[in-house]
Amino acid sequence: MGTVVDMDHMVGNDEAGDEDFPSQDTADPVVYQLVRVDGNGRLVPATDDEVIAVEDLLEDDKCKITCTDADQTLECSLNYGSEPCGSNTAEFEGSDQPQLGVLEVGTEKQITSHDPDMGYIEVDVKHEDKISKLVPNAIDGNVCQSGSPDGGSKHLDGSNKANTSNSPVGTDFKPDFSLLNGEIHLDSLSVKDLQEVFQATFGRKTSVKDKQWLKRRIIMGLTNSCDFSTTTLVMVDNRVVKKGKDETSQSIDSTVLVDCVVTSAIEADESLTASDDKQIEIQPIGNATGIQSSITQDNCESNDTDTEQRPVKRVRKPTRRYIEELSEGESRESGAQIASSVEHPACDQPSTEACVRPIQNFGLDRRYLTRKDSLGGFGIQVPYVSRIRRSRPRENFMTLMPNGMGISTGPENSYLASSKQFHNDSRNIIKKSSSPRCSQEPPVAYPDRCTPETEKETIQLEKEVKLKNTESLKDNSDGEVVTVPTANGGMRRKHHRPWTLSEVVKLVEGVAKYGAGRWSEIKRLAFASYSYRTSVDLKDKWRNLLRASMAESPTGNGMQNSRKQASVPIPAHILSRVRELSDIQTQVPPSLSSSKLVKRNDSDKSVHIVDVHVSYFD
DNA sequence: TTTAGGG
DNA sequence: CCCTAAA
Repeated sequence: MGTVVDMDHMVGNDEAGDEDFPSQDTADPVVYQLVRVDGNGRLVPATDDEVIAVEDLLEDDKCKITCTDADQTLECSLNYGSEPCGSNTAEFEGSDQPQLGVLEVGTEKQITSHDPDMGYIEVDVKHEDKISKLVPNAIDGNVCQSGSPDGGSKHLDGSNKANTSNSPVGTDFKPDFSLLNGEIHLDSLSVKDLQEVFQATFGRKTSVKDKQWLKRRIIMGLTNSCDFSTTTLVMVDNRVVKKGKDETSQSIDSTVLVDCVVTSAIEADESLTASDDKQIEIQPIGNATGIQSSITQDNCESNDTDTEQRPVKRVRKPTRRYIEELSEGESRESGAQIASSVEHPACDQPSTEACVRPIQNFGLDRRYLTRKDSLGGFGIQVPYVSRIRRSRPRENFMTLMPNGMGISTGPENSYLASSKQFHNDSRNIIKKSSSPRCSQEPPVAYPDRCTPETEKETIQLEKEVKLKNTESLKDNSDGEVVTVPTANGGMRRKHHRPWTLSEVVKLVEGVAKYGAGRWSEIKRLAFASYSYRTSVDLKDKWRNLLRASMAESPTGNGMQNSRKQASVPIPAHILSRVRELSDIQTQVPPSLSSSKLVKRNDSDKSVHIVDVHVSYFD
C-alpha cells in the first residue's frame, strides 16, 4: 500500500521511460507535494518559484506525472538543467537544487532515495492519511477530490483561502469552496471553477483545461501552502531543511501548520526501518483510525539544533532505554514537561511558523501513554507496560518479604517454622527490634538433614540467641545494607551482618564435621537456613576465627591483646575448638585426603564439639 | 562453580 | 565483606 514516487530528474536521458503506467489518478485523493533535493541531499519543499516552474512544465506537458495502479505509483520526470524541459526550466538552471520530486502527501510516506544523487525517490504512503490531514483546516475535515460533490460550484472560502492561498492576487476571487464536512470537493467544480481556484491558490492564471491537472495542482498548491511541507519532510540524516520554504511561507499565510506529527498509537507499533541515508519519513498527521490527529509543530525555532527530534521525522517508538529513563525521571519531569512541549514562544508567529498543538488525546490505545515532554515537546506515546528497571535487580529482594518468607525452601521452612521457633533466631529478633528497615531474610528453615546432634545444637543455639539478644548485639546488627552516603564519596557498606554466636557455632561444627575448606558443603548442609551466608562468608569467618583463636590461645589469654573484639565475643572454648580443628586440618587437610580415616576424625570432632557446646550451654 | 587469598 | 585469580 505504498505509493512510490519516482523522481527521475532525468538528465538528458529520459529514464522516465518506465512510466508507461497508465496515467490515472483520477479520483485519487492523494495530494502531491513538490519537493526538491537540496545541496546536501536533503529533501526540502520546493520553493514557490520551483513550484511554478514545475507547473509550467506540467502545463507544457514536459513533465509526466502518472499514478499507476492502486499503489499509486507516481512518477514525475522532470528535466532540469542540461535539458530544458520547458521555458521555465531555465529558472532552475544554475540553482543548486535542480532536482525536483513530487511527493504524495496526505499519507504517511517513507522516502528513500536510492541514488545518492537523489535521482530516485521512493515514497511510501499510507493511504489512510489523506491530504486533508495535511491541509490547514483539514484538522476538522478532509479535503477530497473524490468526495461526493456537495454543493454546486465551490470556491475557496475565506478560511481556506487564508490558510492555503498565498496568492495576494485572487484574493478577490474567493472561490467558495464549500466545505462539506470540512471537505473540499474539487470534483464537482467546473474547469472554470478549478481555474479560479487555481488562481486563488497560486496567484496566477492558468489556461489549463484539464480538470485532473487543475485539481492536482490546486491540491498541491494547498499542500505546499501549508508549512506542512516544510516540516513534514525529514531527512534521515536528522536534519530538516526548511529554508526553501521560507519564501513560500512568507507569502502564504500559514496559520496552520503541521509539523511534527505524532504517530498514532497504532502506528507507533510500526517499526521504523528507515536506515537509508536518504530516507525520509513523513509523518502522518493523523490517522485514519480516527485518533485525533494532533498537529504539532516543531519548527518554531530551533530548526538547526534539533536534529533527531525533528518533528518531521516520524516519531519513533521509544526505545526501551528511553522508556526506562522516562520512568525514572518521570516523577520530576511530569509536571513541567507539558509546558515545555508547548513552550515555543515563536509558535504563535503567524507566518512561517506553525502553531504547535500539543497532542492531547491519544488514549485510544491503552497500550500507550502519551508523554508530552521529552523529545522537544513532541507528544510521544510510550507503552506504559514497559517499566523496566534498568538497574540491577535488587539483590536481596527477600528483604522485602515479611519475615523472610522468601528464602526458605518450602517444606523445610514450614516444618521448622511450625515446630520450632528458629525464627526467633537472632536475625529475626534483630530485625524486629533494631532496624525498621528490613533485614535480609532471616533464615527460616533448618536443614532437614540435621542430625539429632545438630538439632540438639540448634536448641542450644536458640538459647544462645536469646542470650545474645538480651545482651545487645543488635546494635550493630543492622538488617543489612547500611545506607550509602554516596554523595560524599561515602562508602557504602553494602551489607554487613554480624555473625551471631550461633552462626559461629554452626560454622565450627560444620568445619568439624565436614572439614575446613569444604565451605560449600558446610554452607549447604549446615547453613542452609542462612541464605545470606555464602560459602565465601563461611570461609572468611573461619579465617577470622582462626586468627582469633591463634591470637588468643597461644598465650592462653589472648583476649587482652586489644585486638578488636568481634562484634560478638566468641567464647574461649569455641576458639579453642577452632584451634583444634585448625590444627587437625593443618595436619590432615580434609580436602587432600579422601580417606575414611580422616572423615572419621571429623565426625569424632563434631561429636566432641557438640558435647562441648552442650556443656557450655547447659 | 568453588576455593583461596588479598584488599 | 568484596573481589578475583586459580582450579
